[in-house]
Amino acid sequence: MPLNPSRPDKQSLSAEDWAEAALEAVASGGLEAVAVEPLARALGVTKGSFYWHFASREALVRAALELWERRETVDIIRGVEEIADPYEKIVKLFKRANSSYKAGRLYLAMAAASDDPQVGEVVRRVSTLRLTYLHECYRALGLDEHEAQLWSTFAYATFIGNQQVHRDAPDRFPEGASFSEYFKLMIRTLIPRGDGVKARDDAKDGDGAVREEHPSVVSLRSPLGKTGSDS
Amino acid sequence: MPLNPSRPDKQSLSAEDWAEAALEAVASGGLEAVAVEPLARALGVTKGSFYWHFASREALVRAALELWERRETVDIIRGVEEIADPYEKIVKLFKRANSSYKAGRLYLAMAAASDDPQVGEVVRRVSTLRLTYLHECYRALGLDEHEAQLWSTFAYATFIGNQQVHRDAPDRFPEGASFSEYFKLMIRTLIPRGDGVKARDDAKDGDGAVREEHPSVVSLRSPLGKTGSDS
DNA sequence: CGCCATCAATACGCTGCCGTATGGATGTTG
DNA sequence: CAACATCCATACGGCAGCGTATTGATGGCG
Repeated sequence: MPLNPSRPDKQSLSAEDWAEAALEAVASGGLEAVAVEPLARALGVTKGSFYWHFASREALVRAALELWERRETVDIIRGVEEIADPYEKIVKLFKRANSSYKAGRLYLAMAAASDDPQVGEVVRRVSTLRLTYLHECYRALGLDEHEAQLWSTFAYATFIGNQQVHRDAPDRFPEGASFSEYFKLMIRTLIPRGDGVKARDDAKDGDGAVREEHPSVVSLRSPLGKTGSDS
Repeated sequence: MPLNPSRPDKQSLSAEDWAEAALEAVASGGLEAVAVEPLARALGVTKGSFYWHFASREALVRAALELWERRETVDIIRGVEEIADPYEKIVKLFKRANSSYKAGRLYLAMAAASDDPQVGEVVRRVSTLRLTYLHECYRALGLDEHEAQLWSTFAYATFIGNQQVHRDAPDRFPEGASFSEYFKLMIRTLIPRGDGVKARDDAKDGDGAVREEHPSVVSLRSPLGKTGSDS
């Protein structure tokens, strides 16, 4: 009786299944939660399975990090690559950052484990990539190198801080209509449109505030076979 | 020769010494680093000592949390209690938030361990307290309840995000002269002062003691000496 | 001095996780 | 069917940390 928790039949696990489970574990219990035997129990198998796919726990962590970095790297531009207007692009980035609570938790958990050199390296790369991308968006807004540096850092700090506040003081984090206002305030404040940028009014807000905890978060379909077993 | 690492002679440990060491461990290695035997080694003793002061590891964690919460609670108003001008007060708060890197790391580590219900509870209280205090500062600026809510959350998210960025992408975080500019930009942006934002010109009359006299943070001034020894 | 409290060392058993060894079950292929 | 590959179960040894029990050293105090 394999006792398969929420895994609609699949008599064989792949290495990526393990990596996926590891990411799940990180998100909900930190890096320390990536333990072979507990994970095996959660997947309804024993470690005999694990050590067939991986040489060690460290190898699993490495695989999970790789998976995570790939997804983060792709997700940075996901859904904004076709937006020409830099202003709208940044807005979209913000919108997404505030909608994926789960991805936020995962990032925070990874960042918290930066003491591990293996993890720290990837976290630095991911953070740097995000900052670089934002930087370019602000450059496209018309800011010079230096100003773009300041503003992009500012903006990034704010939305990473939002995830933190959302987690650490959920009662105090604006919800519903209040969040819409909060969101607009941030947009209005964090995207300069003075000097070289045409004025813009917040009248046309296409699809309204997206927020509201999409259950389905990111979970892209990875290029290597194995279409998601996720919902 | 007890082999006492960096503890200028003191042949006897107190419970608070252990709690202090625990906080140190959390800051540099996360909550998991609060382990009895490693801590004992670091303190140059054996666990025989520990279990005289504490009943269990959990008790140590509890003590450390208590110590931390007390300090955080005091530190919120430390150095700003005599500043009358709310604008300068917020500036000072920001300044301090960006200067104490070590305290920032400790907070992030604690927040990362919020899965532990014991920790999560304290983290929520600390975060809420900070937000509440900031909220009042913004109210004192002349903002109404709702606006103060938005701005204080915004500001808090930003400076907690700064700590995160500073840790996760140290190369990208402004330093030196660049930081001064960055800091000024944040101040200018996050503290509405008439320019660009309403509510600041509405100094209708003195006092401003409107209703809403809810239990304020300022009322706490706990009587525990022992000033922190952070750098 | 003798008594007791304080603080710490040592030794022990227990648990949880890591990694290995080995064999079993199923499927595929010649 | 035989041979092999794939995936997993079981059993084992090892280690690190938790908690307990017991003894030892030191210092104040009658």
